[in-house]
Formats: sequence, structure tokens, C-alpha cells
Amino acid sequence: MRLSQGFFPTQKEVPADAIVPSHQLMLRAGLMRQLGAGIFSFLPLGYAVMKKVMQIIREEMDAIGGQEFHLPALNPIELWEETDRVKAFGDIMFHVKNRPLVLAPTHEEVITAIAKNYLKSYKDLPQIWYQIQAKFRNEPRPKSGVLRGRQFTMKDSYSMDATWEGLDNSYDLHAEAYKKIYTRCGLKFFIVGASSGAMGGSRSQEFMVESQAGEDALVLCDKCDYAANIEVATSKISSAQRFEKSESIKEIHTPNVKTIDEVSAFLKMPLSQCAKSLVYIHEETPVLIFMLGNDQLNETKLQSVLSGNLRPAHPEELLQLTGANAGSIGPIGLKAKFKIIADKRLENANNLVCGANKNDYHIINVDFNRDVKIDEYHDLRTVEDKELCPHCNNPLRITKAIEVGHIFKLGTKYSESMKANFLDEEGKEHPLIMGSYGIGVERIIACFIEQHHDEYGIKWEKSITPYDVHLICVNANSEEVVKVSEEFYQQLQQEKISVLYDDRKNVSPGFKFKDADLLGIPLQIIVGEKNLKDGKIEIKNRQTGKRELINKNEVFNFVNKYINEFNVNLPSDGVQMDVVIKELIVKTLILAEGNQSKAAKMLNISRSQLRYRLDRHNINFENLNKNILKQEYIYLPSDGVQMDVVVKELIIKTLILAEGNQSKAAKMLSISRSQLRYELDKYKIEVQKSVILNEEDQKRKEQLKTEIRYLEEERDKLLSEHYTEEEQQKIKLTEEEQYKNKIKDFEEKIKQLVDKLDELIEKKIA
RNA sequence: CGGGGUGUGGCUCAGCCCGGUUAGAGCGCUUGGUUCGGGACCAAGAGGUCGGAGGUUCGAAUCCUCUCACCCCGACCA
Repeated sequence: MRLSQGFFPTQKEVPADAIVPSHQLMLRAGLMRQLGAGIFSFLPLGYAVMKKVMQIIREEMDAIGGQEFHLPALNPIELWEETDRVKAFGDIMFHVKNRPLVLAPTHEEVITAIAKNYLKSYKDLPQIWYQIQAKFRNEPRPKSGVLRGRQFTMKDSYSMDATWEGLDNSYDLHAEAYKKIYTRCGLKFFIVGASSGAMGGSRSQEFMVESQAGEDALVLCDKCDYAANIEVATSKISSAQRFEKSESIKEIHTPNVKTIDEVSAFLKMPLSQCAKSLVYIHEETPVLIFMLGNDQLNETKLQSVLSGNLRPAHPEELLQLTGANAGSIGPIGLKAKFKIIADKRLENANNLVCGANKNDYHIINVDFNRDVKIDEYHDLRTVEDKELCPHCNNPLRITKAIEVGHIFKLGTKYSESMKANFLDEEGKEHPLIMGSYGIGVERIIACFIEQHHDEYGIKWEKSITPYDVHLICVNANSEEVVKVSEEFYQQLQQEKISVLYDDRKNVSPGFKFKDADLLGIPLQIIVGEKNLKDGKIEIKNRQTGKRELINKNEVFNFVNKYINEFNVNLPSDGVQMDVVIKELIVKTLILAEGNQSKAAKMLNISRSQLRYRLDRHNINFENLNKNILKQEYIYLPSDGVQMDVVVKELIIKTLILAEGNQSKAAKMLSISRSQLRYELDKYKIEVQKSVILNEEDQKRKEQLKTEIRYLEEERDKLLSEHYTEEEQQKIKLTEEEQYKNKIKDFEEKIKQLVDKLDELIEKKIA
């Protein structure tokens, strides 16, 4: 595509409304424009990326036997009444004004309606049906650009099975497919246990991307594999203690003492002896909830204990039901009948401080076993930062994240309410056992940009870049430059390499470079007058920022090689070899669906070597999470890459970073010098070939060569002069000696220079 | 839904508190010329019912009332 003819509205200034980087860059780079709150138009460049992402999703869904549908977004409202989800969604669902229709926020109902009519036998099962389509949700507050919109594109799929084992299988297939999708899209992700919410069902997991722009909080353990949404996370924490002697209860006047901290300070009681009371209304019944000290109630956990309508009580209700305002509520002397539940930490606790249900009074020495009838104890608290991991006692970390996918085991929730039944082998009728699985397409793009950008713009990965290469005609007034650019453009197009060609006239070079960096296409081919004079073309790698000058006629090979090979992107201070190998193995395992022999084959290593690596890097494929994908340095094509190739590339790149200094490189790689020497030996020939001198070195080398040539010429001249017969006759012995000495000098000098050159090359090759 | 903020050429914003010529700037756009490797320069132009409605006033972008839209924080969120 020619930039002069296409629609690529880039912006120099940061749009005022955009706060998060992905939002800013999607607008600046001209991927999309906003039409209303949470509604976006995708422009050609943005849609090109969407198509790439959707294609990856299709390939992976098809690979697990998914069949693509295209369902209507406009749904009869009756359909949603069957499952009672008109009420469940409430204001979130868009209703059509002039017909009894709704805009579908998801598609369980439509799928189940089809399944109900046609999946009548166990022989028809299992099925995986999916679609990639617009979803409509009337979000109360759209935000952060495409991260939370009212209309968005979603891949949603549904599995129908005859058995629960079948559901497990379909669910696992999706989990594997999702890992591959995110890996191929270049996302660093986590898999966490999640709450199923109103979707219902027995199990759900979320695929999360760590980001400051995220709206979810994750609890992560950096040591083991524990990772969970804060809505369901737990930690290792001690219960309130039970004192040997239960003191008798006593009412105490506590004027103006409301919060738990104030109570604790006023009564000089530790927080671990204070019970906080909260009142919720559950389906018209008041519920009194106790938390220890300052523990935060986790409403999601509460909701899973008390299914149905649940809300905090209003202040007037508090007074009416308990006889006191918030801050003085407790278990003793309640006016109304309450259901009483408490957090597990309070089980069997005694000598506690509680409100007295009388304003400005508290009761001390409450014994939960003696004075109160607690109906149930449950884990209701919200995990706090630095608490200990429930699996390995390591301090937990809480971080923000964006949900890019969610998979649910629905079970029979929808099939039962819609009577979607099938007959088993014995002719007995059962509801279909279903799963539902979603991926937000725009969120993948926004998350990718959150993870892959710098101050200048986006840095696309090969897998989802809108174009493979960005061809820049630096100066459209130079005939030669235009001619060569046009040739490249034709050639690349012929070879089916997608190319964005900046052929704009009257646009200054700086403008073109800035635009190219903003758009972030991975490879920039820069055709300029300066380099063209020497028959050279500059190629800039947007991800690494590295520029290379190559011969004009090698451009096509270079591009082709780049497109077909994997990437190793290193930070300027290098990276440990083990880290890269670990990432390689994890990613290969994902691509190999966890099949170890397949992975070993892809890596071209033995199975025992793979096992050794799995052990060494502590990789547990079943519990794969952020631990493993914390940082990303390599990009793999979908059929993987051999381990040797990666190691070789890593070493070469590290040596370049270390400017050929072997001990520095070894330190960067965190391996011993002898190991590095061994590896160098192993890849010796290729390494020499791949040595890249930087510009300065190149110049220096040329200089030395010229000098040597000059000296050699001088020497030859002297020699020839010396050895011509005519001269010989003329020259006296002493003179001859002089010449000989001079030649000796020259020889000496040449030898020094050759040594110097060798040293330089040696240093580069290291 | 609660709190805060913003609506002025295509974009980013100034002007508003304290009402008063023809509403400004930079970027972008058009035309001509110069320039051409990191967001060039000169000159001449086009483009705005100041979100909308009502009010106060001799006079409103500016003050008042209502309303709509958008953004941010919170609540909510499969």
C-alpha cells in the first residue's frame, strides 16, 4: 500500500481524552477513531491488525475441532427470558425500543437454542462451536479506549458434551488453544483461578495480562505457581486466638468511637481481638457478617456463599434492624432476626470486642461459641499484599491486570433451563453438558500495545503486524531514490511480502521516520540518497532499534530471512541464557500442546535433555503462569524453532552487545567463560560469519586496510626498484643495505598493522 | 448511580474569573516558491451560529438556569 494513497491519519499530538498508552497510540497511529463513549471505528490499519489476530484465533480454534458460526447480534427477548438472564443482565443488556429485541451481550442462549433442536443423540457429541462477532454491553462507564467498550469483538465458543469427562476435555482443549493464541500474539499472560459470577458453572479460569491500565487485581506468588484473581484468592493467615479463659461480657461506653482502629486504640485491645460487623440484605433477609480486625470483606466470596440478590444495607435499615448506626453494631441485642455468618479467622474466637447495637457502646469479651450463634463460617476476607502464599509461604504480590480471556465450565445451567437434552446409549434423556469460552479481540491488541511500545510508538511483532515491512523513500525528489524505492516496492509485492510504502512527496524525511516509528512496523527499509551512493540501503529493526547498512541487492534476501526467522530481542544489558532457554521451552511446550516428545522434536533435542531442562527451570506445564512468562525475549513462529538456533543467536547478539568482550558476554549470559568458549567452539564458523562490526569499527578497518595496502605498494616499489637490473648496477652496497633496512622497517610496520587488524576482528568475534 | 472536570475551525489549546472593535495561537489543509536523513522555511489563502436551549443585559464565548455529550476517580461489571 502506498502511504500517499491510503488512509493513514497519524497524529502528532496526544489526544486529550486518552490516558492509557494503548489508547493514545491506537489513536495517534490511526488504528481507530472514537464514535461515542465505548464505541470505536476501526480504520484500515487497525482492522488489518484485527484480521491478523482473528486469523490466529481461527487457526487455533479450528485446530481443536472448532466450527465457525456467524450468529445474529439481534436476539428475540423471549430467548433471554427462558434463562432468566434479562433480569440477570439488567441494565447491561441493550434493549431495542421498537421491537421486543435485545442486542446480544453473549451467545449461550442462541447456541443452546440451536443445540437443543439438532443435538439429540450422544452420537452427535461432542461439539465445539465458535464465532468471532460484535458483542454489545451497556457498560456504565466505558474507559481506557478499547479496553472497556460498549461494542466490542469477541471470539466466543461453546462446547457441548455428553459426559463431565468430555467437558473436562473440551475445557482443557480450550485452555491449550488459548495459551497458543496469546503466545502467538506476543502477549505475556497469566492464567488465574477466577470467579464464575453470573455465568454460573463449576470452574472458571481467566487469562490475564499484567498492566497498570488493568481493572482486575491479581494475587501472585513469584516463587511457586500460585496465581488467582483477588476475588477468589486466599492466603495463609492465622486465626484469632482462643484464650484459655473466656471473660464475662461487659458493656463499655465508647463515645465517638466508630472505626475498628479507633475501637482498638480506645479500648487498648489489639486488632486481633476486634470483630467488625457488616450488614447485608440477602433476598430480603438481613445478614450480619463478622470480619476480624481490619480484614476487608470480599463481596465476590460472600456472593458465592449466598447466591441470589445481595446488597449492603442502607443506613436507615441499619438503625431499624439493629438499633444502632454503623460503628456500633454487634451480635448481641439485635432488634431483628439475622442470619449470622463470620469469616473463618473468627472461628472459636473469644474475648472479642463487638458493637453493642447501641450507639457509642461496645461489648467486650464476646465469645463466639458462648454468646453468639454463628450460623456459618466461611472464607470471606480479601487477601492483602505481602501475605503468605497458601502453597509455599512465600510473600504474595498483588498486581493489576487486564482480562483477555475467560473460560467456564458451565455444566447444565443453560441446557436445563432451555431443555436442551440428548439421549444416551440407553435411551435415557440428559441435559447437554456445556462450556463457554471467550476472548476479547480488541483487548488483545490494546494489551499488546501496552506491552510493546516506547516513547515513539508501537512495536509490532511479526505475527500481528499490519504490514511486514515499511518502505521509506527518504527523498522523493531524487530520481535515483524514487527509482530504487519503486523497484523494491514492486519486488516485495511480487513476492507477497506485505509492504507499506511511504512514497509521499513534499514530506520531510524526519516526518517519515517519525511516522514509521509511530506505526511500528517491525522492519523499516530506508532508501536514501546518502547510502544509495555507495549502493547501500539502511534497514532498521523497530523492536531493537538497530540499524544496518546492507548492499542494495541483498535487501530482498535480508527481508525474506527476517520474516521467516524467529526473533531474539535483548535489552541493552543482555539477558541470562537460562532465562531465554526457559522461555523458549515454555513457548515451545505451549505450541506443542504440552506434548513433550513433540516439543523435543521442535527444539531438536532429546527427550531426556528436555526433561532435564524442565527440571532445571522448574517448569510445570500444568500450572503454567506468569512466573514463566514474566519477561519476553523471543518470538517463535507457530512451528517452533530449534534450541541450537536460539542459543547461537543469543550468543551472537550478546557478544555484539558486549562489544566482543568475552568475559562481559559471559557475565551477561550468566554462564562461565569456559562454557562460553565451548559454545563458541560449537558454533564457531557461523559466529564468525555473523560478526557485525559497527560503523566506527568498519571505518577503522577500512582505514587500516588502506594503510596496509599503501605500505605494501611502497615495499614492492622499493623491492622492484632494488631488484631491477639497471638499479642494481647503480646502487652501491651501502645503499642496498639502506634499502634492505627500509624494507625491513616496512615489513615490521605491516606486521604490526596486520596484528592490529586481527586483534580488532578477534575482539569482534571474541 | 455518587464525586470531579471539559465542550471554542480537522487536531492540541488560549480567551471566560472581571461582559464591550472583526474570537486568537500552534499544528493540519489549499496555492506558489525554497528545502530534503529525525516531526523544514517564506508568502498568500480557506475554514468557527464558541455543544444545545432558554434567560439577564443596550450588548454574552464570557454571567444565570436547564439540558446534551465526552473524560477522569469511585460504585458496578460474565
